[in-house]
Formats: sequence, C-alpha cells, structure tokens
Amino acid sequence: MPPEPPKSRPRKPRADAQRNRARILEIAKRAFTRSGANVSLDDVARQARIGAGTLYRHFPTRDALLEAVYRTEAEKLAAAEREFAESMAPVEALRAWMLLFVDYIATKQLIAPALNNIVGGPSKLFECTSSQIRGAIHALVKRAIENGDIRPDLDPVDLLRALIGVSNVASAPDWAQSARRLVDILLLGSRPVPNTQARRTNLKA
Amino acid sequence: MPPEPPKSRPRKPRADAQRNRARILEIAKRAFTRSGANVSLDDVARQARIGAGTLYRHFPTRDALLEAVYRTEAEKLAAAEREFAESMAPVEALRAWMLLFVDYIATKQLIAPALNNIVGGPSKLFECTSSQIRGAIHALVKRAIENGDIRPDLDPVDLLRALIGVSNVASAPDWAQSARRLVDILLLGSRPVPNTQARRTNLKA
DNA sequence: TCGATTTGCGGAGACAGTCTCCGTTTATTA
DNA sequence: TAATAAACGGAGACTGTCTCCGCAAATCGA
Repeated sequence: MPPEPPKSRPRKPRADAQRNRARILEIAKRAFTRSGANVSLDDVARQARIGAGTLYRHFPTRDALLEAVYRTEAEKLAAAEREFAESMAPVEALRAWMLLFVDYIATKQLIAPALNNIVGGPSKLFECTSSQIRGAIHALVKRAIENGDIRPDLDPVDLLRALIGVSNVASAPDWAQSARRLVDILLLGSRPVPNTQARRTNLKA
Repeated sequence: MPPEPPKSRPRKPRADAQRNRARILEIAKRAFTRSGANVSLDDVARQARIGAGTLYRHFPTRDALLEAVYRTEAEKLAAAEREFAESMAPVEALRAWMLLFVDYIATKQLIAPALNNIVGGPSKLFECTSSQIRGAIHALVKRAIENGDIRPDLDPVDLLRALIGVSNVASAPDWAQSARRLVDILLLGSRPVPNTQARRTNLKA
C-alpha cells in the first residue's frame, strides 16, 4: 500500500481560503444591500480583490451566495426570539419579534433580494434560512396560544407571509408605520374569537 | 411656407405597428408567466418574429413591457371592483375582491415578476398599474367603513401590502388556503374596535 | 527547515443577454 | 403612382456569467 493515511485525515483548511470566504461575504452583503440582488458578481469579486474563479468556487451560484449572506441575519432573528420569549409577555414578545422581522428585512433591504430569486423560479434558497425563522415565530405563536391570546388554529406562517408584503414596499416613505399598523391588524385578527360578550372564553368552530 | 397642413395633422398610425405591438404584448405575457420576469427579451422578439429593434422601440425598457402587460390585469381588477360593489354587501365585496386579487397574482404568477423589479431598485412600474388597484381597494374599504364593518382609520394600502406577501410564496402548495385564512385575519383585525365594553384593547404603542 | 503534495487562486476567454444604430422596407397620403 | 414619413430588422458593441487550467501558496511529514 502506498503511504495512505488510514482513512480520514483531511488537511486543515487553508488560511487564505477562509479569509477570502469571509471577505466575499462581507463585500457581497454590502453590495446586495446597496444595489439589490442583481449586482454583477464579477464586480463583487473585483471589489473583494479576488478573481472571479475564486468567488464562484466558494459560492457556485448566486443563490448560494445570497443564502450564505442571509443565514447570519436569520440567526440573529432566531436569537431575538429566545430573548423576547424570556423577557416579555407572550403577545408582546410576538409583536416585538414581528416588528423586528420587518425592521430587519426592510431597513436592510435584506429579504427583498432573496424574494427576487424565489419568485424568479422556485429555489431552495428561502427553504434553508427560513427554517430558523419559521422556528422562531412558531415558538412565539405557540406560547401566545397557550396563554389564550391567539386562537389555536392559527398558522404562524400566515403571519410571516403577510409581513413579507410590507417589506417589499419598504421603499415607500411610510413603511415603518405601515408595518406597525399591519402588525396590529394581524394580532387583532388572530385573537381567539370572542363569543358575543365573553371576555376571554373561546369557542371552537 | 412649405406645404404644411395648418397645424396638427399627424398621420394615422401604421397598421403593422399596431399589429406588432399587440403581438409583442401577447407573447411577452406568455413568456413572463412561464419563465419569470428575466426571460431574454431578444428571445421574446424572436418568438414574436420581429427584430430586437422593433421590440425596444415599442417598449424601451423591460419595465415598460412589464407595465404594459400588467396594465390589462389591473384593469380587470378595477372592473371586478365595480361589479362586486354593486352586487354584494360591503365586507363581502371587499373580501371577494381581496381573494380575487390574490388569485390573479398568484395563479397567474403575475405580480411576482413585477415585484422582482420593484425591489431590484425603485422603479415607477408598480406606481402606474397600481393606481387602478389602489383605487379599487380604496373604494371597497370606504364603503365598508361607511357600513360600520371596518374601522375608519384603516389604510387600505396596508391590506394590499399584506396580500402581496401571500402571492410571493404562491408556489407553496397551500397558498390558496393560506390566502383565504389571511384575508379572514385581516378583515377581522380591521373591524371597528367594539367600543361598548371591549375597551380592553390590551396594548398601546 | 525543506521538499512533496494538495489546495486554492486568478483571469483569460467562450458564451449569452442587452440595447443601439442605421440602411432598408412599407404604409399612408396626395 | 410617387413622395415621404414611419417602422422594421438585425449586425454589432457592450456587459455580465461562469469555466477552465496553468500557477502560486499553504500544509505536512521527515
């Protein structure tokens, strides 16, 4: 047998590769945020002072790059969920998180580009990053349901979908207020159905 | 004075130009619907059996073409508003129209491409077609408010924004039901606050 | 520390899409 | 039917995408 290390002895990943990867992510995030999801990737490579080949090796497709960029943000949202859930009443936590969600994707123009690619043809992009987000809102809604603030048959994802709408038109000047209003409408519409004048009793259909 | 017909005697528009314009719209609509907003315009021209120049003369930018394609749909929605308003109770008309809206943009994948370009950088695209749509929902909401079904301070556009969210994820298998649920949530959340006793609107700002 | 080896880099270049320019064709009008 | 304005079409310049492969650099065993 030639000198073959028994089975698995992969080399340590090269330092420059790691550097480059990080660098690409940083630049790409800036570029996406500034100019939308259609920025020239060659341009990104140039800004990052690397060759196009390097960029495409790290992130074979545009979607892969987008995905990587947004994963960080998704993680932040997931973290916020945990924090809010600990420190606030159920509905308040939910409300706060929803507002944060809109804030993230709107002010940072973050989801918009991602949507770009979702609608442009089904891709797995959102699938991955959104499992975290879905998890977060799921937990929040569940807690609010258990507390009697939200009706039990509500699908948390419905709320997400509605929020995405606002984020799309975030360019409109009043997006922030619109978001706030929408969140209120949604929460109000998600309350358990009050039976005539019952305070907090709820009947199922 | 050279032979100049008094002032305004523009020629009748050429027949082939009109034919071509219509042809382009038809083909483009098919193409956008099938393959998203990023289809090759040269390809569209080829399918329409015309030169690229002709296409670009009629519609100088991609947005202009999208706009023209969607204008028809927007008009249909506006027409539906008038019809519903005549034949249904205010809230029901509003609900029906909202569902129709989602149906249009979801099943026909129509708005999705348009959004593509809105988010990719502010453009006037939606502005134009949406004035009709805005007008429609405005009228419906106004009627519902006057009938006491919707609280008076509601911004109709908020509802639109929420609906756009659903249409984005229309690819998901359950979009239709999700849309229905969301519409209900929104309508419920838009009702006047029952000032009689339910003043316990739990949260403020 | 020094090869040997492997991993990663870079950019030239093939290809595809965008959009313009202008010589040619065609519809309209007289 | 001729004159003329309007519209056509496609060649081609340009920009962006993505691959390929010779070269450079990092790691590791000795």
